[in-house]
Amino acid sequence: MATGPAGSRAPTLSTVAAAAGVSRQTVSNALNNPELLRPDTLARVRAVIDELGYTPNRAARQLRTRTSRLIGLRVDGPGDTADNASMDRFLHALVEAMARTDHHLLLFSGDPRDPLDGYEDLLRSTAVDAFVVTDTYAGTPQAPFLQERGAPFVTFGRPWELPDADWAWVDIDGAAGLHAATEHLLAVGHDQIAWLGWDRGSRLSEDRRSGWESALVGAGGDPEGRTARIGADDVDAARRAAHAQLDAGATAFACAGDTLGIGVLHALAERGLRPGVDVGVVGFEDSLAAQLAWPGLSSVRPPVEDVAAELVSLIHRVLAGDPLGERGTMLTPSLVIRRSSSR
Amino acid sequence: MATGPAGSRAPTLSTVAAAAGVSRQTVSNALNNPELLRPDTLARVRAVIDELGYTPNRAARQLRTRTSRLIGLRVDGPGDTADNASMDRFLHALVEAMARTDHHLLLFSGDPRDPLDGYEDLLRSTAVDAFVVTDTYAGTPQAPFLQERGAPFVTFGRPWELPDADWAWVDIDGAAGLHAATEHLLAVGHDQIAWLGWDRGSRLSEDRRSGWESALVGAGGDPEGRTARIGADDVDAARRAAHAQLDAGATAFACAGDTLGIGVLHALAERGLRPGVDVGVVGFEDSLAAQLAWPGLSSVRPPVEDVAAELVSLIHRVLAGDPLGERGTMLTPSLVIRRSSSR
DNA sequence: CGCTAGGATTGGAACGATCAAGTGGTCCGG
DNA sequence: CCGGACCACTTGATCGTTCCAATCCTAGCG
Repeated sequence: MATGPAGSRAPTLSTVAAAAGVSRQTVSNALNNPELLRPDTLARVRAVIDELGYTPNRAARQLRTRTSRLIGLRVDGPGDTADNASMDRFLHALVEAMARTDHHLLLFSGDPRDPLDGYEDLLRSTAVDAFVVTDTYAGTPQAPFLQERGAPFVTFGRPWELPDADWAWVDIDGAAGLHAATEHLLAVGHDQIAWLGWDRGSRLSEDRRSGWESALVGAGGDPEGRTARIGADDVDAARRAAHAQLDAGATAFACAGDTLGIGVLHALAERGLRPGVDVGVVGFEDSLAAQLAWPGLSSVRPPVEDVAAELVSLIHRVLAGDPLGERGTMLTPSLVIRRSSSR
Repeated sequence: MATGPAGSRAPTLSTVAAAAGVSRQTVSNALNNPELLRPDTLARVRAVIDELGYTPNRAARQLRTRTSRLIGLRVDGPGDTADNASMDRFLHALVEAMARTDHHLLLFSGDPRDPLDGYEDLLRSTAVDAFVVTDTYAGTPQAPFLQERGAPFVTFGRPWELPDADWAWVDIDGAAGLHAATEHLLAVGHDQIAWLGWDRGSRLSEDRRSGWESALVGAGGDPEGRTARIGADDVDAARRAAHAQLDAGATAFACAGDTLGIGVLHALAERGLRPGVDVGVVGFEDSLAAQLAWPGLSSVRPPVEDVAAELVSLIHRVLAGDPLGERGTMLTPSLVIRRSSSR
């Protein structure tokens, strides 16, 4: 592979064709439809390609085939709830998964006040082949918009508001995660397990809560009076809510997010109660904060790597026009147990 | 702005030209060199552009102008030290800054064992105009490689190993950050301020340490015997190191990272010492973990938004071929004071 | 030996934009 | 009344690839 001096232009199909003594089209076929070439020709062309260090020009290919091998993802500023903590892991997994089929991720932004901003321009300029939409939980309008627009996309997040929406989605089963977390707390011997989540309006929180409730009821417990909901993802509000529940006799906490779980840990610290030993706590997200919190916050870990892989696989099916039997895939998170819930 | 039925093709220059009764080139000029058109023609063309919802095809433009308006950034898996905590903020700021000049960020990945993997392909296929390289602190080979290759790039991180490297870079002045942090601890009344950092091999850590040292010496303190270095970014190792320093009489800690600072908080909790009141602690990164740690970890906050803006500005200058006077820009971080260092 | 089927290979056109070199018209000094 | 400068706009070529419709070659058959 020769890199060539900086000034000279990169080799093109014609360059390679001339050097190999074949036509442009044959070189193109060597890359895209090798089975059309006679083995010896193929070998010869490939040798020249390697020698010259030829790589097809993406722009030309994109222009001709009307496909960019780019997937768009809008990144919104901080200010969202929890989720951002796993964004890194998710992005990396997504990029990795896409690389396997020579696709790349294009990040764009938009006016925070307009959730649709940015999509239209990329579509019209044929800059991306499809989108990954990540924040459907609040019933945001991106998915319906893209669907009506005829644009390929997949979402990370189920269509809460539209139960029979027929687009491809992947989501994390928060209910299953909290069911497991709650059963774990029960197994360790806690019986007064409180729920600490966000406002009733948060689908995410209510979904997770349903897992707590089902596990609790399954063990003969009573969810009434053991539910605390706070407005924002705020440690201090969580700490106060925890105090109230502790006063009311709670011996463990299942939380909608790590921030809340850490708020509980703060309350315990103020009372001199030992996390894990005296009171069990489990959060959700497995953020760095959960790992570093003293003495380690058990947490439901969203399998974002699997989500990414599944999303990419769905994208390919959508782009290929394959009919997808099941529209959605629900992935079960795992539980990372730390000292906040072990005795 | 009409979106048009999903099946019909997007309007092109010719479409618009025909509708406006002018030539392709005139429409092109209306977008790229509006000052060449007569005001009335310009208005008419613009009206048609809006009406048809025309957006230039990126592939065609890219092919002709040899410029993609995409900037590449390789995202590496987790496993790096600290830094990742601010990655979200940084990425978002970068995307925002690039959007202002209609540029987008393209994420790619590569074999973790080969720091150069991925760059070459994108260059050869003319997929990106330039790169942002983020992990130069370890003396990684990307920058020299790209420079020799004649590829435009900027780095987030100064050229530690190559003091007179002449590429464009931006970095955060860790020494200044720790100088301020240490002076703050002194001002609050601590005089036995220990340094807790990573191994001597970490440039990042040693740079920050120099800020602690200069502030300490400036106040008549003695850095000898007050320095602890641990091998990894590990809470538990930090906790143990903190115990040792507390035994040796330390009353405050300046740390190379938040993880270390949180380790100190753990040690204090184990001894029943009150953070801020009895012992002061300051971390670095202002990660979510620092915000949530009990009772709030003061931290040096890297101005990644400014870094992103400056990087983008440098990219433009590099791409325009402008001679850049100063190769590098050093940005001063701010100090976020929380209860771990207030009395 | 001519003819044909089929695979291997080729050449021209097209994708949609910009570049470079025009075109015709108007204005103005000489 | 001519020639050149300038303005506003147009035309043809081009970027590098893939699509499409040939064309060439080879082997097999009658």
